[in-house]
Amino acid sequence: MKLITRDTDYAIRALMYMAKRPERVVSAKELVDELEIPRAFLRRLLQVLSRKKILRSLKGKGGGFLLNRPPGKIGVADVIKIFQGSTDIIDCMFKKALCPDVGRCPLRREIKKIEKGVQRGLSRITVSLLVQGL
Amino acid sequence: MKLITRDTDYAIRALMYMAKRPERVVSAKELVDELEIPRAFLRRLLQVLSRKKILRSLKGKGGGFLLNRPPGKIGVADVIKIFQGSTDIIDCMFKKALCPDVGRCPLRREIKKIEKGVQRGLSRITVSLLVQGL
DNA sequence: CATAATGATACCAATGTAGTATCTTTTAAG
DNA sequence: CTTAAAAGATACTACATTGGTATCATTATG
Repeated sequence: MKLITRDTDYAIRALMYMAKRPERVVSAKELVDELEIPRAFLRRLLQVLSRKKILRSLKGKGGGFLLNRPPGKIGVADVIKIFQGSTDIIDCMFKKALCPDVGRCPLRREIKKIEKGVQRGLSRITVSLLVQGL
Repeated sequence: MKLITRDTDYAIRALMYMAKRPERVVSAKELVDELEIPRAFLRRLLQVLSRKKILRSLKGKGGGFLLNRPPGKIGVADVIKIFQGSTDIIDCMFKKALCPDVGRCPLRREIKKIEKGVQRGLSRITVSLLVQGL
Protein backbone atom coordinates (compact mmCIF):
# COMPACT_ATOMS: atom_id res chain seq x y z
CA MET A 1 0.00 0.00 0.00
CA LYS A 2 1.44 3.31 -0.95
CA LEU A 3 0.09 6.58 0.37
CA ILE A 4 2.40 8.63 -1.77
CA THR A 5 4.25 7.62 -4.91
CA ARG A 6 7.64 8.78 -5.99
CA ASP A 7 6.18 11.47 -8.22
CA THR A 8 4.43 13.00 -5.25
CA ASP A 9 7.43 12.66 -3.01
CA TYR A 10 9.80 14.30 -5.48
CA ALA A 11 7.30 17.03 -6.28
CA ILE A 12 6.86 17.92 -2.64
CA ARG A 13 10.57 18.16 -2.09
CA ALA A 14 10.90 20.44 -5.06
CA LEU A 15 8.11 22.60 -3.68
CA MET A 16 9.77 22.69 -0.27
CA TYR A 17 13.01 23.80 -1.86
CA MET A 18 11.25 26.63 -3.63
CA ALA A 19 9.29 27.60 -0.55
CA LYS A 20 12.56 28.21 1.27
CA ARG A 21 13.61 30.67 -1.47
CA PRO A 22 10.53 32.78 -2.02
CA GLU A 23 10.37 35.03 -5.04
CA ARG A 24 13.45 33.43 -6.55
CA VAL A 25 13.22 31.83 -9.96
CA VAL A 26 14.48 28.28 -9.63
CA SER A 27 15.48 26.30 -12.69
CA ALA A 28 15.03 22.60 -13.21
CA LYS A 29 18.77 22.30 -13.39
CA GLU A 30 19.23 23.77 -9.93
CA LEU A 31 16.63 21.43 -8.49
CA VAL A 32 18.21 18.43 -10.14
CA ASP A 33 21.58 19.36 -8.69
CA GLU A 34 20.30 20.09 -5.22
CA LEU A 35 17.75 17.35 -4.81
CA GLU A 36 19.48 14.59 -6.78
CA ILE A 37 16.36 13.64 -8.65
CA PRO A 38 16.75 12.20 -12.16
CA ARG A 39 16.70 15.10 -14.55
CA ALA A 40 14.14 13.93 -17.12
CA PHE A 41 11.83 12.76 -14.39
CA LEU A 42 11.89 16.00 -12.46
CA ARG A 43 11.42 18.03 -15.61
CA ARG A 44 8.20 16.20 -16.30
CA LEU A 45 6.97 16.70 -12.74
CA LEU A 46 7.66 20.42 -12.91
CA GLN A 47 5.80 20.69 -16.15
CA VAL A 48 2.80 18.99 -14.63
CA LEU A 49 2.87 21.21 -11.55
CA SER A 50 3.05 24.16 -13.86
CA ARG A 51 0.08 23.03 -15.96
CA LYS A 52 -1.87 22.51 -12.75
CA LYS A 53 -1.07 26.05 -11.61
CA ILE A 54 0.89 25.02 -8.55
CA LEU A 55 3.91 26.63 -10.19
CA ARG A 56 4.40 29.54 -12.53
CA SER A 57 7.02 29.11 -15.22
CA LEU A 58 9.29 31.50 -17.04
CA LYS A 59 10.64 30.31 -20.33
CA GLY A 60 13.89 31.25 -21.99
CA LYS A 61 17.31 31.98 -20.66
CA GLY A 62 17.37 32.69 -16.95
CA GLY A 63 13.94 31.13 -16.70
CA GLY A 64 12.62 28.57 -14.27
CA PHE A 65 9.79 28.12 -11.80
CA LEU A 66 8.12 29.95 -8.95
CA LEU A 67 5.44 28.94 -6.48
CA ASN A 68 2.15 30.24 -7.79
CA ARG A 69 0.57 30.52 -4.34
CA PRO A 70 1.81 30.88 -0.79
CA PRO A 71 3.24 27.59 0.49
CA GLY A 72 0.63 27.52 3.21
CA LYS A 73 -1.95 27.06 0.49
CA ILE A 74 -0.25 24.14 -1.20
CA GLY A 75 -1.34 20.94 0.45
CA VAL A 76 0.18 17.52 0.15
CA ALA A 77 -3.31 16.36 -0.73
CA ASP A 78 -3.30 18.66 -3.76
CA VAL A 79 -0.09 17.10 -4.97
CA ILE A 80 -1.36 13.59 -4.38
CA LYS A 81 -4.47 14.34 -6.38
CA ILE A 82 -2.41 15.62 -9.25
CA PHE A 83 -0.10 12.64 -9.47
CA GLN A 84 -2.23 9.85 -8.10
CA GLY A 85 -5.74 10.86 -9.04
CA SER A 86 -7.36 11.03 -5.62
CA THR A 87 -6.82 10.47 -1.94
CA ASP A 88 -9.47 7.76 -1.78
CA ILE A 89 -8.47 4.52 -0.26
CA ILE A 90 -11.06 2.07 -1.51
CA ASP A 91 -13.54 1.30 -4.20
CA CYS A 92 -16.23 -1.27 -3.74
CA MET A 93 -15.36 -4.33 -5.74
CA PHE A 94 -18.69 -6.03 -5.50
CA LYS A 95 -21.00 -4.10 -7.71
CA LYS A 96 -23.92 -6.45 -8.07
CA ALA A 97 -26.15 -8.67 -5.98
CA LEU A 98 -23.92 -8.85 -2.93
CA CYS A 99 -23.81 -5.12 -2.45
CA PRO A 100 -27.29 -3.81 -3.10
CA ASP A 101 -26.47 -0.89 -0.86
CA VAL A 102 -22.86 0.09 -0.40
CA GLY A 103 -23.80 1.89 2.77
CA ARG A 104 -24.52 -1.51 4.26
CA CYS A 105 -21.31 -3.24 3.21
CA PRO A 106 -19.65 -3.63 6.59
CA LEU A 107 -16.10 -3.82 5.30
CA ARG A 108 -16.50 -0.74 3.21
CA ARG A 109 -18.14 1.08 6.08
CA GLU A 110 -15.18 0.47 8.37
CA ILE A 111 -12.65 1.38 5.76
CA LYS A 112 -14.43 4.60 5.00
CA LYS A 113 -13.84 5.61 8.60
CA ILE A 114 -10.14 5.01 8.16
CA GLU A 115 -10.18 6.96 4.94
CA LYS A 116 -11.69 9.94 6.71
CA GLY A 117 -8.85 9.87 9.17
CA VAL A 118 -6.27 9.76 6.42
CA GLN A 119 -7.85 12.66 4.64
CA ARG A 120 -8.09 14.69 7.79
CA GLY A 121 -4.42 14.01 8.39
CA LEU A 122 -3.41 14.92 4.87
CA SER A 123 -5.41 18.09 4.86
CA ARG A 124 -3.28 19.49 7.65
CA ILE A 125 0.01 19.03 5.82
CA THR A 126 1.02 21.97 3.68
CA VAL A 127 4.33 22.84 2.13
CA SER A 128 4.85 25.60 4.65
CA LEU A 129 4.23 23.22 7.50
CA LEU A 130 6.89 20.95 6.09
CA VAL A 131 9.51 23.66 5.70
CA GLN A 132 8.94 25.61 8.88
CA GLY A 133 7.44 23.06 11.14
CA LEU A 134 4.72 25.72 11.46
CA MET B 1 -3.97 4.41 -3.42
CA LYS B 2 -5.43 1.09 -2.47
CA LEU B 3 -5.82 0.10 1.13
CA ILE B 4 -7.05 -3.35 0.24
CA THR B 5 -6.65 -5.27 -2.99
CA ARG B 6 -9.09 -7.65 -4.52
CA ASP B 7 -7.36 -10.67 -2.99
CA THR B 8 -7.88 -9.23 0.44
CA ASP B 9 -11.43 -8.20 -0.27
CA TYR B 10 -12.42 -11.62 -1.62
CA ALA B 11 -10.61 -13.41 1.17
CA ILE B 12 -12.41 -11.40 3.83
CA ARG B 13 -15.76 -12.12 2.29
CA ALA B 14 -15.00 -15.80 2.23
CA LEU B 15 -13.99 -15.64 5.88
CA MET B 16 -17.17 -13.77 6.74
CA TYR B 17 -19.23 -16.45 5.01
CA MET B 18 -17.51 -19.15 7.01
CA ALA B 19 -17.80 -17.22 10.24
CA LYS B 20 -21.56 -17.21 9.85
CA ARG B 21 -21.55 -21.02 9.65
CA PRO B 22 -19.26 -22.06 12.44
CA GLU B 23 -18.07 -25.65 12.58
CA ARG B 24 -19.37 -26.36 9.09
CA VAL B 25 -16.99 -27.54 6.43
CA VAL B 26 -17.35 -25.19 3.50
CA SER B 27 -16.06 -26.20 0.08
CA ALA B 28 -14.52 -23.91 -2.48
CA LYS B 29 -17.40 -24.76 -4.78
CA GLU B 30 -19.97 -23.51 -2.27
CA LEU B 31 -18.06 -20.27 -1.79
CA VAL B 32 -17.76 -19.75 -5.52
CA ASP B 33 -21.48 -20.23 -5.95
CA GLU B 34 -22.48 -18.02 -3.05
CA LEU B 35 -19.96 -15.23 -3.39
CA GLU B 36 -19.66 -15.15 -7.16
CA ILE B 37 -15.91 -14.99 -7.10
CA PRO B 38 -14.00 -16.52 -10.05
CA ARG B 39 -13.37 -20.14 -9.21
CA ALA B 40 -9.66 -20.44 -9.94
CA PHE B 41 -8.94 -17.19 -8.16
CA LEU B 42 -10.79 -18.09 -5.00
CA ARG B 43 -9.23 -21.54 -4.92
CA ARG B 44 -5.81 -19.95 -4.82
CA LEU B 45 -6.81 -17.55 -2.07
CA LEU B 46 -8.18 -20.37 0.06
CA GLN B 47 -5.00 -22.33 -0.36
CA VAL B 48 -2.97 -19.36 0.80
CA LEU B 49 -5.20 -18.79 3.81
CA SER B 50 -4.83 -22.42 4.62
CA ARG B 51 -1.03 -22.36 4.36
CA LYS B 52 -1.05 -19.32 6.62
CA LYS B 53 -3.13 -21.15 9.20
CA ILE B 54 -6.10 -18.86 8.97
CA LEU B 55 -8.07 -21.82 7.67
CA ARG B 56 -7.92 -25.53 8.27
CA SER B 57 -8.51 -27.74 5.28
CA LEU B 58 -9.96 -31.20 4.82
CA LYS B 59 -9.02 -32.97 1.64
CA GLY B 60 -11.01 -35.58 -0.23
CA LYS B 61 -14.69 -35.96 -0.93
CA GLY B 62 -16.86 -33.93 1.39
CA GLY B 63 -13.83 -31.85 2.26
CA GLY B 64 -13.43 -28.11 2.40
CA PHE B 65 -12.34 -25.42 4.79
CA LEU B 66 -12.97 -24.29 8.35
CA LEU B 67 -11.84 -21.25 10.30
CA ASN B 68 -8.79 -22.20 12.27
CA ARG B 69 -9.42 -19.62 15.00
CA PRO B 70 -12.42 -17.74 16.34
CA PRO B 71 -13.47 -14.96 13.95
CA GLY B 72 -12.78 -12.41 16.66
CA LYS B 73 -9.12 -13.32 16.35
CA ILE B 74 -8.91 -12.91 12.60
CA GLY B 75 -8.14 -9.30 11.77
CA VAL B 76 -8.39 -7.54 8.48
CA ALA B 77 -4.80 -6.48 9.09
CA ASP B 78 -3.76 -10.15 9.16
CA VAL B 79 -5.33 -10.71 5.78
CA ILE B 80 -3.78 -7.57 4.34
CA LYS B 81 -0.38 -8.69 5.51
CA ILE B 82 -0.83 -12.06 3.87
CA PHE B 83 -1.88 -10.74 0.49
CA GLN B 84 -0.22 -7.35 0.40
CA GLY B 85 2.87 -7.81 2.47
CA SER B 86 2.34 -5.19 5.15
CA THR B 87 0.09 -2.43 6.33
CA ASP B 88 2.77 0.19 5.99
CA ILE B 89 1.92 3.25 4.02
CA ILE B 90 5.26 4.72 3.14
CA ASP B 91 8.91 4.02 2.63
CA CYS B 92 11.46 6.76 2.56
CA MET B 93 12.57 7.28 -0.99
CA PHE B 94 15.57 9.40 -0.26
CA LYS B 95 18.12 7.11 1.19
CA LYS B 96 21.24 9.14 1.03
CA ALA B 97 22.48 12.64 1.67
CA LEU B 98 19.12 14.31 1.88
CA CYS B 99 17.85 12.12 4.65
CA PRO B 100 20.71 11.63 7.06
CA ASP B 101 18.15 10.97 9.73
CA VAL B 102 14.75 9.73 8.69
CA GLY B 103 13.36 10.88 11.99
CA ARG B 104 13.97 14.41 10.79
CA CYS B 105 12.38 14.08 7.36
CA PRO B 106 9.34 16.27 7.90
CA LEU B 107 7.20 14.64 5.22
CA ARG B 108 7.88 11.19 6.51
CA ARG B 109 7.22 12.29 10.06
CA GLU B 110 3.77 13.58 9.19
CA ILE B 111 2.88 10.55 7.14
CA LYS B 112 3.94 8.24 9.92
CA LYS B 113 1.29 9.85 12.08
CA ILE B 114 -1.31 9.07 9.48
CA GLU B 115 -0.03 5.54 9.19
CA LYS B 116 -0.48 5.03 12.91
CA GLY B 117 -4.09 6.09 12.56
CA VAL B 118 -4.66 3.67 9.73
CA GLN B 119 -3.11 0.83 11.66
CA ARG B 120 -5.11 1.62 14.75
CA GLY B 121 -8.24 1.62 12.61
CA LEU B 122 -7.38 -1.65 10.92
CA SER B 123 -6.51 -3.36 14.17
CA ARG B 124 -10.06 -2.93 15.39
CA ILE B 125 -11.64 -4.67 12.40
CA THR B 126 -12.01 -8.41 12.84
CA VAL B 127 -14.07 -10.88 10.90
CA SER B 128 -16.51 -11.17 13.78
CA LEU B 129 -16.94 -7.41 13.87
CA LEU B 130 -17.80 -7.50 10.20
CA VAL B 131 -20.37 -10.28 10.47
CA GLN B 132 -22.08 -9.27 13.68
CA GLY B 133 -21.47 -5.61 13.89
CA LEU B 134 -20.08 -6.58 17.29
C1' DC C 1 21.87 34.78 -33.41
C1' DA C 2 23.36 31.51 -29.84
C1' DT C 3 22.15 29.65 -25.80
C1' DA C 4 19.60 28.39 -21.87
C1' DA C 5 15.59 27.59 -20.38
C1' DT C 6 10.50 25.37 -20.49
C1' DG C 7 6.55 22.74 -23.32
C1' DA C 8 4.83 18.72 -25.43
C1' DT C 9 5.11 13.98 -26.40
C1' DA C 10 6.26 9.48 -27.00
C1' DC C 11 8.50 5.75 -25.39
C1' DC C 12 10.47 1.75 -22.34
C1' DA C 13 11.22 -1.60 -18.44
C1' DA C 14 9.92 -3.44 -14.10
C1' DT C 15 6.50 -4.47 -10.95
C1' DG C 16 2.03 -5.48 -9.10
C1' DT C 17 -2.72 -6.93 -9.78
C1' DA C 18 -6.30 -9.91 -11.50
C1' DG C 19 -7.21 -14.01 -13.24
C1' DT C 20 -6.53 -18.82 -15.67
C1' DA C 21 -5.08 -23.57 -16.35
C1' DT C 22 -3.31 -28.05 -15.30
C1' DC C 23 -1.73 -31.74 -12.91
C1' DT C 24 -1.14 -34.30 -8.41
C1' DT C 25 -2.71 -36.05 -4.01
C1' DT C 26 -6.08 -37.30 -0.67
C1' DT C 27 -10.29 -39.38 1.03
C1' DA C 28 -15.19 -40.57 1.52
C1' DA C 29 -18.75 -43.19 -0.55
C1' DG C 30 -20.71 -46.57 -3.64
C1' DC D 1 -11.42 -51.18 -4.69
C1' DT D 2 -12.76 -47.92 -7.83
C1' DT D 3 -14.51 -43.48 -8.65
C1' DA D 4 -15.38 -38.90 -7.97
C1' DA D 5 -15.08 -34.86 -5.29
C1' DA D 6 -12.39 -32.36 -2.93
C1' DA D 7 -7.72 -29.65 -1.78
C1' DG D 8 -2.38 -28.93 -2.96
C1' DA D 9 1.07 -27.21 -5.99
C1' DT D 10 2.57 -24.54 -9.54
C1' DA D 11 3.09 -22.20 -13.80
C1' DC D 12 1.26 -19.06 -16.87
C1' DT D 13 -1.06 -14.74 -19.22
C1' DA D 14 -3.00 -9.98 -19.68
C1' DC D 15 -3.25 -5.47 -18.15
C1' DA D 16 -2.32 -1.26 -15.46
C1' DT D 17 0.69 1.44 -12.77
C1' DT D 18 5.05 3.14 -11.58
C1' DG D 19 9.54 4.90 -12.38
C1' DG D 20 12.28 6.65 -15.70
C1' DT D 21 14.24 8.18 -20.53
C1' DA D 22 14.61 10.67 -24.89
C1' DT D 23 13.57 13.95 -28.45
C1' DC D 24 12.05 17.84 -30.68
C1' DA D 25 9.69 22.33 -30.60
C1' DT D 26 9.14 26.87 -28.54
C1' DT D 27 10.43 30.97 -26.05
C1' DA D 28 13.24 34.60 -24.10
C1' DT D 29 17.64 36.90 -22.88
C1' DG D 30 22.07 38.74 -23.67
